[in-house]
Amino acid sequence: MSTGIRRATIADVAREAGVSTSTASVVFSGKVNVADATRQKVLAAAAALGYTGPDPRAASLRTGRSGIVGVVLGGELRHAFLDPVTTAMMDGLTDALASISTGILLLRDDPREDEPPAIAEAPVDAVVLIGCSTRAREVLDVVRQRGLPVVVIEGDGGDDVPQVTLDNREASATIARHVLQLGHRRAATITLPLDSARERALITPAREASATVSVTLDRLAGFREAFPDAVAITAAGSLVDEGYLVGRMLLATDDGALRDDRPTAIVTQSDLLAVGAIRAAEELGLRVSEDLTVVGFDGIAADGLGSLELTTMAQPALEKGRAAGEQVTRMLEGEAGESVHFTCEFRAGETAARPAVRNSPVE
Amino acid sequence: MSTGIRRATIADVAREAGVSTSTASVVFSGKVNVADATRQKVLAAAAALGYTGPDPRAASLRTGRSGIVGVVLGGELRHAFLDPVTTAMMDGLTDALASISTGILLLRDDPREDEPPAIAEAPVDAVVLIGCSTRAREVLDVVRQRGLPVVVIEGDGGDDVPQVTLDNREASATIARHVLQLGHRRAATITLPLDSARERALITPAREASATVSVTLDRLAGFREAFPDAVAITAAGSLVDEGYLVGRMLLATDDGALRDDRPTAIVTQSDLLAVGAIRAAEELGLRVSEDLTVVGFDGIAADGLGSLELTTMAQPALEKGRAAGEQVTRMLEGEAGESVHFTCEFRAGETAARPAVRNSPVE
DNA sequence: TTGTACGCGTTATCAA
DNA sequence: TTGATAACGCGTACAA
Repeated sequence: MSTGIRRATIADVAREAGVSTSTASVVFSGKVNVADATRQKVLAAAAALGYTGPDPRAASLRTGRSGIVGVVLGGELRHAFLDPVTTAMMDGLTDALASISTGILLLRDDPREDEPPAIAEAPVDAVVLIGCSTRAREVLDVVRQRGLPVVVIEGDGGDDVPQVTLDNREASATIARHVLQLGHRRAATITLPLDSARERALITPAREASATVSVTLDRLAGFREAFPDAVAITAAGSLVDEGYLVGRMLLATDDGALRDDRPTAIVTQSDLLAVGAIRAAEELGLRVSEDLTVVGFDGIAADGLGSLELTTMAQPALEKGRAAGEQVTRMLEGEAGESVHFTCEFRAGETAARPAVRNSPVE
Repeated sequence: MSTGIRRATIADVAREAGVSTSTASVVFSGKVNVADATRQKVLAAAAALGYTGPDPRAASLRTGRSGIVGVVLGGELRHAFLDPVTTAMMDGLTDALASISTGILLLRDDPREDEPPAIAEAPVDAVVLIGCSTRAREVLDVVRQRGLPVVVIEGDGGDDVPQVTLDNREASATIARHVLQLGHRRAATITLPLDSARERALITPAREASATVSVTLDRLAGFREAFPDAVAITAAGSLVDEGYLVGRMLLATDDGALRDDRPTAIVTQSDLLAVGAIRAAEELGLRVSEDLTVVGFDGIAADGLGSLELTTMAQPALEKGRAAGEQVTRMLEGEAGESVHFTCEFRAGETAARPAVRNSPVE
């Protein structure tokens, strides 16, 4: 008996100090004034027993708060860290949350199909949904069922959930029209994944109908406003490598020869994809922008190109995260959360230009 | 009375279903066989009452586990998301933790000076300390006091704490010697921050003595093996912009004229810093590597340079994170954690070359 | 297979 | 300023 492994509790400390548990508790929470002598006694007892403070689990059960905000990310957590837009949002989010939260809990929304989302079992005070896909509704249901404040960043939360949105469709239309006005007639687009399967593939009407990622669909719709019939290929992720692979598919045949019917402009749905496409082009001997126009989306990975400035739509990713954090804070303070809408800004770079003569007389 | 706001508990569900609470509990935990009819009754009752499952706080108090692993990051959380090495580590970490943890809790280690570290109040099952600074010891004390398994990535956890380490000093010495052997005699180094103050400044002996970030000091020591008396400037962060600013300080005077005593080689402690230094050089009309050698560290931001390949020491950042996750997993399963050591690999790029003649006859 | 009873460690309420 | 008491919501021996 008394293997001594059991950690000291606040009751032990109180007993050791000769006070009641409530007094000891108050010493640690600091919410009520305690006589200095009493405080010292309790602190001494705590030190003697190696008591570090209230067990967060018990405290949280009692108070109903954990100080943790859950961030639910679509797809694998790992993707989140590889995507500069997401990390920028997290940056803004943690910033806005710093005052009310001890930390943020990263969760994914697609565990094994048959299990409830992880958020169902996470001790969080509020939830931020980022770029979620198929299971977003399910996650939302669980969260609302639990009565947690929730904010959705770029997802279709529906009805009464505060959302942080971006003018994806309009922004895409803007940059696509820019390309059109430069004179391009044969454009192609590389999109973000259509669903959580994340398969690289030509986008057919059937495939498009079963897509679930609204960001992708919105940007595609914007693109189609300028180029209704253009080829669209979905990438398996927002990665440079994917941009490279799809770029090659668009520009060259399998044996590495340039295709005659290659596009004169590639409109991508992310800067990372654009960087990859540019690499593919350069490797094939095409100069950007003289021989090929490539434009991006996000305005974040401008780093990847050396001196070449990417023509893109810049989105306020950090601000999106910050706005979400601010709304969560408000809601935790009992106020109502509000939706916030952001717009992208066209950023002229050096990767878009008029098409070469070869294409001018087409159709 | 009965404002109806109170959420249903498992006791309510049990009553509604006409079974005992333990039966209802078992239905949700699934640990014991329950008659199918009973299960249906309970599930129906739960649905009727809008009961989503056990309250994680209460469950966690009871079982002593939360399914959460805390990741303590040095400095602001925001820096973490901006640093590719950290994100790569997180990537590996989440990967290794996926099977045993519902999510990872991001915490910072430097809140207001007078408060206990956030980790003291976080409901976590285990802790991973990443690149911590001043308060690492304090955090470690709290964590050990709480009896939580802990793994330290590149910090001086001391004695019996499993650590994931990197050969920072040796790797730095390797690349510095490479620069020396190319013939450079006038080298300078741009280091990571020395402490959590993160001030950009010339490194004096006094300043070095008060430094707290061991990674920085180790890499500096390695550099000094080759260049004992070289100028060293500490950057305010591992950022391209910082590399640019410090690079300018080293290469030009305030009015933008090239300094006569400028170094012929700049050895930086991170690839991001190197990218910035290269930008500064190019802006001043210096060609890398013809006029100036710049080398990095990390092997991760090779993206930022377009076609130019950075000469650098590549570190297995993802593997470091994965190793930490694996050790945590082991410890949670009752086994002892082990330290794991990784080494960097020299990666020859195009940014290091023999110095131009101008410098060859120096001293 | 189901039910009873207890404790996990804390904090809020209220009274002294 | 301090103390007694009652939840908080759950899991799990143990008994039936």
